[in-house]
Amino acid sequence: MTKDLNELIQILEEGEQKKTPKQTQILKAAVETFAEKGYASTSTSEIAAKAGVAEGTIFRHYKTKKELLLSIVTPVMVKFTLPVFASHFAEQVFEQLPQDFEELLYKIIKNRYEFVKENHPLVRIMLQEMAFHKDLQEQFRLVFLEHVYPRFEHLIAHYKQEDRIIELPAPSAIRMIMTSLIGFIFTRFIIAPDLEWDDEKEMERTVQFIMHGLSK
Amino acid sequence: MTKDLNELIQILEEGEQKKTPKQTQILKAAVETFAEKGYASTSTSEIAAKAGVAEGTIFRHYKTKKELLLSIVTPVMVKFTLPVFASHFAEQVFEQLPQDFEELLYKIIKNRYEFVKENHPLVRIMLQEMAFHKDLQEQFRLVFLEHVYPRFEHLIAHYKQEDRIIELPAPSAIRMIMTSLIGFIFTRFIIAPDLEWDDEKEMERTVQFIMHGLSK
DNA sequence: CCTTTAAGTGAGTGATTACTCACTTAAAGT
DNA sequence: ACTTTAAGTGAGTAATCACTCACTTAAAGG
Repeated sequence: MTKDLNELIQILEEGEQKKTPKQTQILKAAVETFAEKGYASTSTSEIAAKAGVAEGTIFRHYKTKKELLLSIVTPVMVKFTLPVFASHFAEQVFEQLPQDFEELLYKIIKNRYEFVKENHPLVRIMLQEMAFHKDLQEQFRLVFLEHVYPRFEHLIAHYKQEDRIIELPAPSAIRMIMTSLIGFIFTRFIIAPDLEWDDEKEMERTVQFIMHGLSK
Repeated sequence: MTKDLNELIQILEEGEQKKTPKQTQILKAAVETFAEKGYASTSTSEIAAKAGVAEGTIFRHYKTKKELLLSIVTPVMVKFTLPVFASHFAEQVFEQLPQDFEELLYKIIKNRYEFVKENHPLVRIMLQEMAFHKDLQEQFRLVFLEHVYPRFEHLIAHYKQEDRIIELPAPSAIRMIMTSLIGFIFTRFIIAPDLEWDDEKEMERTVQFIMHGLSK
């Protein structure tokens, strides 16, 4: 049941398929409402009303309410998890192994920051609903273990060999890096979005923190 | 509307008040179900059935379903947020300012680790429901800003003055420390509880990571 | 021993839920 | 021009929801 890149790309393409105007309105209304009140507390009648559409129309396009949720979350999960594999950035950054670990970290954090900035209701829904839907957790696990973790591991091994990184088990190092990156993005957009942020500086500081934390 | 220590202690005492056996069963069933399926997808009839109690009994003790949730979450939030202020640990650790920053970090992470280990369904409910209930967010904000953040800030200032910490705005330093601590606990108990963890070692590594990340 | 009070019950309530279906409208295919 | 197919509708449905209330049981107080 592992998903290869082609399948993931297909998921993304399906999401881009042409929709009727009403379908687009439904999706927009669903995203807004799911993000604000959560999937379980959102009724299909409420979505229909907000979208300016009859309730039956929702079920013309999505067999169930859950299918509507999946059609929203699945593509986001793929786009969020594969930072940018399947794009030119991927090969550039992960295959070619830039000498500068710092530069790499900065590219990653910047890239994920931009993504969340432009999609934060979607990311919010993903995080909220992962807590309740085991199928979403499993979906995430598969994509992560298949496409993200191994590349990270490869990366760590490389820099470790070059003595640029402290002696540390790879899973621990990866956890600390990801924790710091996601911790910034999460604090920035979910916990305290109303604070005054100097985003550039804060990303630099976060990268510095990881660098000092891991290097000899 | 800020809450002082006495009020918080009162909240904790209310939670310890004597309950009838059936009330205890209700709470246990509610915690189990809320943790697993979330507040919104849990019906009062389900809680009653699992508790072996008539549905009316729930409403004898709690005016509304929401009140039942709050009676669970509020004490957890206080216990989780004030690491251990109001206990001897608090003054010992935060007032007396141990020379060893590393030792302090270790005490904090260990302490919070133990707490979550023994209460992780409760912590899970708290995190899940904070996303949907603004009143819970506000409750958290107040306790955190009043009782946790200032002490942390004081601490950072102290170690900065002693030149044991890199030049960095306090909010950023605090964010990085908390992100790393919570990141470990979150990964350990929520994201990947089934992995094989060497908890002691992993806590040491996390403290080391923060130390290196922040010191000169 | 009598009265008061609290704990517990379960049938009942109106509102809301996700989803269906017979139907209309209109675009697309041939 | 005729047929097929897809998009959209909204009244309808059985199930479930949080919550109420008249009632029973039993412990506690004087």
